[in-house]
Amino acid sequence: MPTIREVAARAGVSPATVSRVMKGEVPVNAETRARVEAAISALGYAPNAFARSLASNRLGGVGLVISHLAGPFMGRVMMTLEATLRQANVSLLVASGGGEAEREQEAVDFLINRRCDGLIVHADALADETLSALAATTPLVVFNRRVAEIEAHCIYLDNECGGYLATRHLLEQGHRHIACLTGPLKQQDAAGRLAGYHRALGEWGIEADTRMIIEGDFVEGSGERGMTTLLARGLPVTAVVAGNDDMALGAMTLLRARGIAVPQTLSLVGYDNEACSRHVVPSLSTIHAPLEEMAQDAAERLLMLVAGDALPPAMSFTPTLIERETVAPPKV
Amino acid sequence: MPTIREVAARAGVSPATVSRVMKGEVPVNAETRARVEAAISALGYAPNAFARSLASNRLGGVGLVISHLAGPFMGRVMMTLEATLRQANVSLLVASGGGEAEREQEAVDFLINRRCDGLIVHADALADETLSALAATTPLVVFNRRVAEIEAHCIYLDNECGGYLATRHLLEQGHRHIACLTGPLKQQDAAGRLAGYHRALGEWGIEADTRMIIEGDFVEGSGERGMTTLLARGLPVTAVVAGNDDMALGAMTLLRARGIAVPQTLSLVGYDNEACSRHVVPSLSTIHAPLEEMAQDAAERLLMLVAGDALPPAMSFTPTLIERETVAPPKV
DNA sequence: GGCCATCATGAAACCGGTTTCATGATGACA
DNA sequence: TGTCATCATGAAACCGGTTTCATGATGGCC
Repeated sequence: MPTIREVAARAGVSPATVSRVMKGEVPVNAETRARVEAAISALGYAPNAFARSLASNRLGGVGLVISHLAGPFMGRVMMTLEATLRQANVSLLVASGGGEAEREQEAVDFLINRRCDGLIVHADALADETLSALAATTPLVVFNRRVAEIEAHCIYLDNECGGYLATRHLLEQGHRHIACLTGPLKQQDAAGRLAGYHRALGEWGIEADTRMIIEGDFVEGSGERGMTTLLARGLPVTAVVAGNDDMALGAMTLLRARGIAVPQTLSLVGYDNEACSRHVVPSLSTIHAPLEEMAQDAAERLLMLVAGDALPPAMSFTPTLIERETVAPPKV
Repeated sequence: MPTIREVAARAGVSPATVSRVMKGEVPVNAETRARVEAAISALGYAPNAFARSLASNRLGGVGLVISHLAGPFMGRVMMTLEATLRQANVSLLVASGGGEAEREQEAVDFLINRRCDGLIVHADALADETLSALAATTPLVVFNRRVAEIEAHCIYLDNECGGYLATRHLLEQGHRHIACLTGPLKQQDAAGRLAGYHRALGEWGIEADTRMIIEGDFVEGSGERGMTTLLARGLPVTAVVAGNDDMALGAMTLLRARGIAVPQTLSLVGYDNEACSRHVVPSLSTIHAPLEEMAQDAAERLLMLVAGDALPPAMSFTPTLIERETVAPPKV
């Protein structure tokens, strides 16, 4: 593995000049540059990443903190992040936190200790203040979450809009008794979706019935349990908005077991447009998020921050409704 | 950010001693150690990762090369890898190759240039020789693939066994005309599954009919197309072994469209036990791989290699059959 | 008491880049 | 022709650890 000094010796220049040629920003005499470049390719020189990092105090890589690596859409997000970052010759370090605040903080510390140039954080459990404090010390982008004080650092979906779209779709089909199986309401995404549900009902002049709103945890089982609770209450529900596709799937499992026909007796809308939702029978109507665009924006914003550039204004991403087979007009 | 020299000054020792206390392997006088430790915690000292890497020529991190980050089970694999590695205080760098040999090679080079201490490679497109050559220069573990020359470096599923289990299950139910929708046969996993199919048929004294074997590419659409082709051939097929769950799902979609009842008219077995397979209707019988155990073994083997230890003998992981609703005895 | 092995420790070299500062060359301008 | 700005380049300091080698202290043994 040749060093910069060997290259310099071969080209008959000093290491400093080789360094200047490598980064290409400072002007170097054309003929000197050619000699150096020849030496570089002759020796197959590649700069030592450690030495470079030590001297410049930059890693050339960013960290990704993620709550649930095995979550339904992390693959799509990571794929785009990785591709965008690698194009900029920036590497991606991954640490996971499993949705517990303490372990997420550990993950952050782990990456900070590695001297990452910046951080992309996709964490449920960390507090808003922790994140905005972090943003003050490190280039930071927050994924799938909005923290007001650092809005331009946040890449998030307009969940209120998504909840609204789902509910409005059911209203337009004629439903008037619409229940809502939410995610954990201390999480912003779940709360936003519920707010959209309320707004849609409000626009139709319908007062929300709290007995029709059941909090779950975004996991399948809670969809099943929530639906059980809902049925037990004996309300005249004709449609359900689920917190996400997993919960919708859980609900569908229960409904099938109880012999309740979807969508004939009960309509259902999910959220997230997971791969699976297209395959279940009947296929699940749901809300789609432009994850790839969001991930690309996240990577680009982080690169700007790392470069010291100012961020463009904050922007939320808009979800869209995917109509499939779980929604039909209510029976009269 | 305090340096080792500041700690040394405060503790009244030399930087060398602080360094020795930090790694804890060389004996240090108990009282000196206590003083140094006090200084470390008083200053909140954390060693600079760059300097450490430069001096010791080790990154303290390993690279993961992955063909398809968004693939159906990468989440589960990465989760376990990350957790196991982080326990050893080793960070994880990720690069993806998208299933093209050239880009996978680029990903490998990218990580090698970052001076990773080792590499976990989960790549379809790279050649066996490339991998065994790489193993000679870098601590290397190959995931989900067997390369004979570096067998102990490989973590793989016994796909032949999986194919056998799927086929035998159908045979035991009384099926005698079993088709096979395979993945791309140049890939080892697809070829292994097909070999298991052949072995099971052989044990039952049935000669395989090449018209019943259709090659696809592990993606849903190829399941649909394969099934179309199969039906068009008008063979007396009563059951199908699919290359993976995605292909099985594609086949189910087509069968539903054609009004062919699963499992009454046609039985179906998938492979991979994706989250989705439990939710489709009827739920998909499939083959389960112990991915978490495999990932943990991969991480542990890599850590051994990095530490310079010898590897334990190679071991393949055994898949299991998950019986659900897509298999029934053939109609008489 | 003298000699040698053992042990803890410090001084300094080293890893391989980047960056600052000094220098010599070149050319413009009066 | 003399002076000063400009430019390309080199020397050397620097980043912050690790590691080698030397040294001084301690103690066991004859």
